[in-house]
Amino acid sequence: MDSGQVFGFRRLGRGRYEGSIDGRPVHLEHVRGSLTAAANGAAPSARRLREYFDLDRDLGPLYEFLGSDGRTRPALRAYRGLRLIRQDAWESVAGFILSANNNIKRIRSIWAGLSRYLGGDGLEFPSPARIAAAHERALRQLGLGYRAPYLQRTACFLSRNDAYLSEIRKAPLEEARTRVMALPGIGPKVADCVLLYGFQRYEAFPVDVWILRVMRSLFFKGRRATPEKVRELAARKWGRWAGYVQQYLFHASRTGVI
DNA sequence: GACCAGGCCGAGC
DNA sequence: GCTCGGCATGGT
Repeated sequence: MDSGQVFGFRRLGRGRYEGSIDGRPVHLEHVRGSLTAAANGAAPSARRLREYFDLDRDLGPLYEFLGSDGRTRPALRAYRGLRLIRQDAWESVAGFILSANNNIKRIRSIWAGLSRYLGGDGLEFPSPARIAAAHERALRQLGLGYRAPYLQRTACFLSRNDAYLSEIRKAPLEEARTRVMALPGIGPKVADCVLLYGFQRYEAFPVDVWILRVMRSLFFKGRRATPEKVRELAARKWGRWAGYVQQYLFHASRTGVI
C-alpha cells in the first residue's frame, strides 16, 4: 500500500488502511499475518482479497533472483513478502497519467480530490465517463496542472470505446504496449506501469528516475544508461519476473535500503 | 527560493 | 529518427 503502486488508500495506523476495491469503500487491517476487510456494504470476499493482493503466487523464483545477487539482496531482506497489487486497469491508467513528473504524496492528494468531487457516494475513484463530463478547469482546480487535458482526453476516449482496455488485455505484449501508449498522456514509462499494475504483465519494467538511478548504480558501474538499455538488461536478467524485481528495487531505493 | 517529483508532448533539427 | 524546452504544482 505504501510502495507507490496504488494511490487511493489512506493509512489510518499500523497495518490499517481505508480505500476502495472494485469501486466499493473498504477498511483493511493487517495484523500478525492476518488480513481482514470490513465495509459498510458488501466487503470483498476472502477469495477476492487473495486475488487482489496476488497472495497465491509462489514468489520462490523471485526470491531466488533477488537473494542470489549481493546487489539486490538488501531489497529482499527488507521487503520479503511485498507483492504486486492486481489493480483495476482504468485506475492504473488514470493513476499513472497523474504520476508524470509528480511525487507520490501529491498523486495521492489529487486522487483523493478526484474521488471526493467526481466520485460516487462511496468516494470511489470516478469512472471515465464522469471525468469526461468534468470541465478541464475543474480538474486543474484539483491540482492536476498540465495533466488535466491528458486525463480528460483519455477518459473521453475510453468512455466512448469501452472495449479498448479489455482488448489490450488479450493482445501480445508489444502490441498491448503500443495501444496503451496511444492514449493521451501515456509514454513508455507510464505504459509499462499500466501493463504491470493494471494488466498483470509481469515482464514490464517501468523505468522512472528512481529505477534509473538504482540500476545505473548497481548494474552499470554508475555510468550513463538510457531507460531503453535498462529495460533490455532487466528483460534479459529477470524475464517474467522483471516487474516484480522492479517493485522491490523501486521501494528499496525510495526508502534508502539500497 | 531553489530543486525535485514513478514524464510526456510538440517543435525543431 | 533524436534532442530539448515547456509544462503546473506542492513537498522538501
